[in-house]
Amino acid sequence: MSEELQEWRKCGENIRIAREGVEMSVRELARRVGVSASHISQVERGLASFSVPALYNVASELGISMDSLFEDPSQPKSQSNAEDEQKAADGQLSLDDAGIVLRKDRRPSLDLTKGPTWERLTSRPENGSEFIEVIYEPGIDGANPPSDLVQHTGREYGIIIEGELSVQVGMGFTLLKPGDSISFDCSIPHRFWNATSAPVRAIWFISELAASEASHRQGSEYLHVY
Amino acid sequence: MSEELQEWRKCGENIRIAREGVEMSVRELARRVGVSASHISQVERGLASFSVPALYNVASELGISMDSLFEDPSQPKSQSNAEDEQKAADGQLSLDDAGIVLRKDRRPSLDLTKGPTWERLTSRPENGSEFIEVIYEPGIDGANPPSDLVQHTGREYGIIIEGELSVQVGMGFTLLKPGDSISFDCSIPHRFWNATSAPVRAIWFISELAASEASHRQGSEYLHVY
DNA sequence: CTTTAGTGTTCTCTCCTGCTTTACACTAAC
DNA sequence: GTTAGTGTAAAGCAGGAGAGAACACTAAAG
Repeated sequence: MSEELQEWRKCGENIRIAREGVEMSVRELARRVGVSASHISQVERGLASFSVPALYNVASELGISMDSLFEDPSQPKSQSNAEDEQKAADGQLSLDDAGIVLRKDRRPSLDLTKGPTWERLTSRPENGSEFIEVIYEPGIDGANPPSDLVQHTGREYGIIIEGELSVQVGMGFTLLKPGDSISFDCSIPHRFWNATSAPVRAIWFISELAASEASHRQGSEYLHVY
Repeated sequence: MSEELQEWRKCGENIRIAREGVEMSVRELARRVGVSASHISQVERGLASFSVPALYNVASELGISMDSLFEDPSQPKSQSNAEDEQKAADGQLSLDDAGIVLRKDRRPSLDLTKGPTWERLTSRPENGSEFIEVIYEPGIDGANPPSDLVQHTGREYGIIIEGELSVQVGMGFTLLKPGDSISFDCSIPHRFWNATSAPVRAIWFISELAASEASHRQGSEYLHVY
């Protein structure tokens, strides 16, 4: 019932894009998948649609994920990271210019005004991934955790570079010292704060892609509990 | 043609698992998706299969990815990380015991004998992700890159904590200093080495899940080129 | 005990659509 | 010209997606 205007029809376009991307003819793909060429032609133009097994085979043969078939092809994939990286690989672009290497003093910081300083460690936003350095300035009042518990989708990985960071994950509390690392499912309510008088530096990686089965649901908004 | 014994039939099982996971009845799901309850029942038991739009709606309503529908439900998800993390969230297990926090001196090191020292920063291997600290000892001979170029699947993120690391990605060369970060698609041949007389410490995150469209193909083996 | 509402399942039947086949229009090479 | 390649159009069959009713069961109320 509910659904928007046949969201899934885009998968035809996506198949065509993927197929042309690897320069495979309609007939060749047909042979591999085990259907007729004309049928593929029709599916790609939205005049027909594959059976589930056929679709699965198509994704396999084209070496793409199921999900990618249902993404919106109109908006350029990720952010042309791929193109620049390819150019760099071919030597047409320096590692810096391609956005592969990001110098310390060039970091785009996502100032969240309140709370710790986040600095993205990738030159462009990755999709589904965040690689960041977070600096927790000394707490105003050393004792209480200032921020609300937070939970979101994905999986979070971190390591303390410098300073001591207080952490709460679920009902558990601990203190992380330099070199200590942490990883957990972001759906567990958690928070971090600096209870010391020295700044804390940490490297974080947040992967929405690596969400555990349990927290596989939609919605990437941060939501505060309590 | 070619395909193994109906790989895709598993998606029935997966739907059931997902549906029961959110405690939704067959009829409720049927109502949301816009098909009959009986049909869902049959699909879940492998007696029938959904049309593409129906399948898409099912994934949407259950809040799961398309791909997850085609994974093998028999092999236990990840490696029981989830259970322990849940216990920790409930306060039944300390963050250390649950494997959420990993102390610096407890790291399992994956000694590759030859080459740099890798230390995993997660207490258990994650699936599809590696979060590691790598230490590149001073090069034997300062000049030439000692290791072969390497390429594999996924996407790689790194930041230099200490020392200066020489890098080649594709045709591009550069020198990374502390605080510099790097991210690129692992399908581009690459290598790192320490050309200085001081050790280099770097934090790496390698995500197989975040492979770019271009390198979305199968196969996770490391392979050496040249 | 009976009723009621909920669960999942098993039928039978219809009609839609996935898919094949054959044929067409076009381009590039020989 | 022929030949081989591309993608497309039209006609038709048949399998299966899906509907709808009835069945068997459980748990809570009356």
